[in-house]
Amino acid sequence: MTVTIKDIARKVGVSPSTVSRALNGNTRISDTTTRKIQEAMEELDYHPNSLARNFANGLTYCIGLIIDARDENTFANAFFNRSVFAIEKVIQEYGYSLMITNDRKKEGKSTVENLMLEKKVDGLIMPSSIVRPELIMELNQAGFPFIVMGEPKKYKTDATWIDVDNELGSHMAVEHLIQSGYSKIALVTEKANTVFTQKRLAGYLACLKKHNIQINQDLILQYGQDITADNKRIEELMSGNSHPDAFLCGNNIIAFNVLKTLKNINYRIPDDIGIVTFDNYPVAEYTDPPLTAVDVDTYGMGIQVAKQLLRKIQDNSKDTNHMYIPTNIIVRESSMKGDRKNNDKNGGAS
Amino acid sequence: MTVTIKDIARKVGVSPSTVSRALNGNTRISDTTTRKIQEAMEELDYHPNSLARNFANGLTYCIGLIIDARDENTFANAFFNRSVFAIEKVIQEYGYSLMITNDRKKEGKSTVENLMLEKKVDGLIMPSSIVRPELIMELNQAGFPFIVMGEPKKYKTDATWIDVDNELGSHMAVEHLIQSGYSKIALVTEKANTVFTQKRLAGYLACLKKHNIQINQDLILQYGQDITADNKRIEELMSGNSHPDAFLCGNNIIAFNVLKTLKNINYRIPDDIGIVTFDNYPVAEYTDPPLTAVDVDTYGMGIQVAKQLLRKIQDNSKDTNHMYIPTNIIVRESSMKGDRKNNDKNGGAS
DNA sequence: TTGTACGCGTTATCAT
DNA sequence: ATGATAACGCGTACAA
Repeated sequence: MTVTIKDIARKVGVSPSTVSRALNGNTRISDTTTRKIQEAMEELDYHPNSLARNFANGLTYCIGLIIDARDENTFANAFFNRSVFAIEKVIQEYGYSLMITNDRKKEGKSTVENLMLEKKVDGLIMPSSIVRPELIMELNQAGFPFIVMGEPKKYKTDATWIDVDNELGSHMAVEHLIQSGYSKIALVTEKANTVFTQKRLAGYLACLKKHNIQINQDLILQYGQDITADNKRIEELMSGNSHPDAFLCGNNIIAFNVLKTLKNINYRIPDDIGIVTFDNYPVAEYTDPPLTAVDVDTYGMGIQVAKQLLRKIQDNSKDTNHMYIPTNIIVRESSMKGDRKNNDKNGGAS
Repeated sequence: MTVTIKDIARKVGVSPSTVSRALNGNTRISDTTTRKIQEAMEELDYHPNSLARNFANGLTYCIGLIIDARDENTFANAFFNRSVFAIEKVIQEYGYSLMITNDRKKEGKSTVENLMLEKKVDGLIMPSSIVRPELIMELNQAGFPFIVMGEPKKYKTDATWIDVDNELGSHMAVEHLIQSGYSKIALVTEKANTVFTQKRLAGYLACLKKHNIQINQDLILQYGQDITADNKRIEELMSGNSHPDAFLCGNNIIAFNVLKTLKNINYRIPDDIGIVTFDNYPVAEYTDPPLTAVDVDTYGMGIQVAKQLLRKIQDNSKDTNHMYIPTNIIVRESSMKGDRKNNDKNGGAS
């Protein structure tokens, strides 16, 4: 049989409510009975039944983390994962558990809606990619706490969101390239219609303008589905008159392909052409030469997300706000024009 | 106010138990009342309260997935993540949610123990790295369902576990290298005291023996903490008389370092030396040349893990068994001795 | 400080 | 096929 507070109460000779109070510590209980109760719990190996506790409280002590089913790579994305790690750590400290769910549709209602409606979680964290207007409205109307990871395209003021400061990151990268002696800088983005691409473009343009460098639309490219064709376009670009002397790439895979293409047509990196990539994963460190990367403290981002959500839950606050996580730049060989390379020694990173 | 089955019952003019039955569909309910109940639920926007339902059933409909806090890379490990993705998908189909927890100690009891004792999950999935005898005993004694991911070092018969077939993978890799014309094959492992390293060694030895190739202990190496020193050892090994003509590496990072070192001392890959690595992540595909890899269907592994656990839960079966997930080999340039290389075309993978 | 009584929403048992 | 009733374990007004 499972041991309940009644068993403890009977053994100690008090009422169940006293045991309950001793457990939660809200009310004052005499030291002696408290001690007796604790001893009895030890002896009978009592463990609170969270099923009953949650039911009585109407709380789940669970946070739902939604992942985007459409993005096969979400789970393989180290960026995302470090955040998850941080989120779990924080909420666990506050007595919450982390529930991870894919956003699937199920008989009309989506998984996310059911998480709220069926009281399976007390709060939600979700990627901006799944944010739909109806969902936001529904959550807000119910006063249900949630945080969006990534700046949403619309409804920016109807949700609290946290995102990487992509504009800053892009600005830093361009600044670094200019300081390193490059001037004709190309920007190679992923899909153009995302918020983060737009922000990166903005940072790129702003930094060029700051340095009075003329914008050349031919240097603003996009990598799409057909990698081979995209690489071909880089080749063609390089054969033109005003070809770039540096590339800022939207992610590691783009950067790797640009690097490979340039090497194939006998450009030397970084002496002829500089390369900087967004994100430090998965290959930035392992290409030849290693890639300078715009990095983000994704762990810190997770911490922020979790804390914001817990605050919302505990304060029952309905305000919305947003926050940008600053970027930093990890300088590696791919952008060190003219620097002496250390090919044989690469230890000693602090 | 929240809508309950009582509200539905009142509206339809039946008893709450009838509504409950209509919800769960165990018992026969007349078609007319069933329809009326469904209509009422639509109209009042009723949603079952899982808190109450779980309490009444004494079930959480949650599966706990434990991750190893000591391994900083667990969450960044694409291998692991693909499994998680699969697990979530399967259990979700069966009405379960996935709870992810780090294995921390908390006031004597570990997180894992509390998950069971406080009835927060109905079953557990955990990595072999956290398996301790006391834990296994405790779970078994309580008749609590759990699956271990990875072959445990001890207590193999006290738990149901699923692991990659590392011995097969190693055997396949060596076979492939031999078929490709290499004969002096080195094995570079990670930590030696793990089960998977031992299995890989066994597969390596068996395949050499099968081909009547003499074992050379000097060709069985280990990469540890000091990468620079390890690389140096490779250099020294290559300067010896009976140096290897191929390397089977325990993971991508080791393989990358071996590759880099060999290139530094002017060996050509794959013409002079062949390289095969375990795992296809994170960089196998992106090195120069791309690395042949021993790969595993981690997604399929997750499916198996989830199904096994659900079976245990539903059948309340206390039997233990184990299963090896077969490996396959992805052949890339790093082991294609003498083959014509396709440097400029790399599309067309089906 | 402690006890009594009740409620949380659902399911299961036992009737009818 | 359906209704009445109890029970799940805990928290909390209210009373003492």
